[in-house]
Amino acid sequence: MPELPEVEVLVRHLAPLVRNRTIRGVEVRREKVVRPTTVGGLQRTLRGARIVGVTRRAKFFVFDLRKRRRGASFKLVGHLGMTGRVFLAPKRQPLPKHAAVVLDLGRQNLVYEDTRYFGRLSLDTSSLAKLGPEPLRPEFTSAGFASALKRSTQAIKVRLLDQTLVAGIGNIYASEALHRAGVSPRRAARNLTGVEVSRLRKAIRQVLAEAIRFGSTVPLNFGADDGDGLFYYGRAANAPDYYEERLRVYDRAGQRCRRCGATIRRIVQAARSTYFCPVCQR
DNA sequence: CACCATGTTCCTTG
DNA sequence: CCAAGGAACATGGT
Repeated sequence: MPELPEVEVLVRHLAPLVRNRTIRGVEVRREKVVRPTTVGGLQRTLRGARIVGVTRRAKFFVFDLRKRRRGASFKLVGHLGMTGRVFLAPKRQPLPKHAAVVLDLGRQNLVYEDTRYFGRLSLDTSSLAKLGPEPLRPEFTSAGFASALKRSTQAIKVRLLDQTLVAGIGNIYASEALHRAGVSPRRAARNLTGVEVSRLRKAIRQVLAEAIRFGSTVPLNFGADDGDGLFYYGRAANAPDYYEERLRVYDRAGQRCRRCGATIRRIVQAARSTYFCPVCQR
């Protein structure tokens, strides 16, 4: 479920609900998910810790924790992979089939579940160090973006998925941002003009900000009872109207471009689907 | 059965 | 050493 906007909405939702709560117990049901932290290590470290806050970095969510009143603070880092979810649930509520880690917060459990187990929830913070700039912060500059693109012959769409270039863009919003910028996903990164780089940077920021706004507006269900409770495209089946018209190209192969009417195409780049309008994007 | 899926990391190749 | 491509991870939906 996650790219940057989905994680941002999750964190905004969760932060006020768990702030100042104490972790009483830790149950690890799928060891792989906490790696490289060990089950025993996680339990020893988390038990008795207080949640100071919850923040986001790229697609990661970060719990800031503190053991004692004036003790050193430390972090619990999570990533949702493709199918991860985090939610608060009453103690009596049955756990979902793929619940991987359960934190006992007293009245409620904080449940981390992930159908495919691609995600992580661990004390290892090393992945945060490798990340590039946050796209919605001032550190993401046109100059820095341009110089990073200059050296690569790779297709721009593929470059956008590199988390060291700019952090938080995934397969959906990469296609969306390129469409908004009017740039073909197949263009070699180094061939973009200065104007195109600036347009793309702006488009990235708009697409992500809009998705956060959308996710903050729409009524979301973060509980475990139905669906994925977020605002991903996959809800189309019985989704109400406001889920439509949101994505302009992603998963719309064969349908009309909402801007020019041409037929949206799907191609494969780096073994992943890319969607684009061959007329709007050159 | 076949193919597809919101992500990252590791291995191989050049 | 680096860049780029592809497989692996694991489960479910269509």
